[in-house]
Amino acid sequence: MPEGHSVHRLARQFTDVFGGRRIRTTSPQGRFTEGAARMDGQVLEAARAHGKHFFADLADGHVLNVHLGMYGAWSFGGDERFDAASSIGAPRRIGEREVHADGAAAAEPDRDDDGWVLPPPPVPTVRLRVRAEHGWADLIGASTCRLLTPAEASDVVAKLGPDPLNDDDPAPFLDLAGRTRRPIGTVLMDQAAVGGIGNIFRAEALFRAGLDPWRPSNDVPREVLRGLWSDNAELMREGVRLGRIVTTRPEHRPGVPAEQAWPEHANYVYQRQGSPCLVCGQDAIVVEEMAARKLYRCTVCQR
DNA sequence: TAACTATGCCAAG
DNA sequence: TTGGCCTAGTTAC
Repeated sequence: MPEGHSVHRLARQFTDVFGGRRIRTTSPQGRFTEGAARMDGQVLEAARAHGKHFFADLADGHVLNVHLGMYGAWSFGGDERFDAASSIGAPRRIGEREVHADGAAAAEPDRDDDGWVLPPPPVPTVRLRVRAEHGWADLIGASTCRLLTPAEASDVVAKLGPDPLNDDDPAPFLDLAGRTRRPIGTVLMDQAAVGGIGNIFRAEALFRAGLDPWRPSNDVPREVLRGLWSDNAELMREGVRLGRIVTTRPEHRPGVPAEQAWPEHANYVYQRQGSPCLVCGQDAIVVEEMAARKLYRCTVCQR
């Protein structure tokens, strides 16, 4: 379920917590036993993201590649040095819904004989558990979890479109979008066209641009496509900063202070069918199906 | 307790 | 275009 911003946050937290450190790895579920054995005892150099793909580079040259798919999530835990290391506020869970520690002071965690923080017993579905001295991470539900060679990892990236969060050149997206007559709503979700946009950013960016998602992509002027790219980049960067997707402008959040961290009306159209549009006020937000996914739009504002 | 849903993607037809 | 798949939470009965 996570869109690109979550995966970039994940890569940052991973680098903060595990980067340059020796790790121990297991696969309690048993579906990644070989990979976990190969990773075990290595130094994790750094983690990175492209679109919705996560990569972690290991000292022996192998690359851990994870795609969370629809249901994947990472859970984290650790001691005070784990909290201090995380530049994004040490979320406890990154996946379908991000969760932070509640305010209560955490008890001093248990440690093993080597003095490493001891995680709780894993739930049976943990595909991969990563431990370092000060923190740990559990992966569940991922659609992809595998070890690649650097060449294989490059191939994965090469098949993806440019990623706004990596400051990539948008030209490949503009070119592809400019020559296909598939609906612009489909093209924005196509990971080979642009990396990291999912169902929420797709719906919200098209609303903000006043574009009908069903409009043929090659009918959208290049300058408008360029605007879609930069608006998505902005929304996704804000998503990385906040750890959640907020796409409404403050003036469209009636009665909610602009600086409020968790605004009530965070989105314009996503899952707002049947509610009045925050811009035109009409009961015009509909949900339809596009390429087997829910498509939300305002029939008044988007044409 | 079962049914349903979800920010995704792939392969088969 | 459809079915399958990965999992957990929420809602319905």
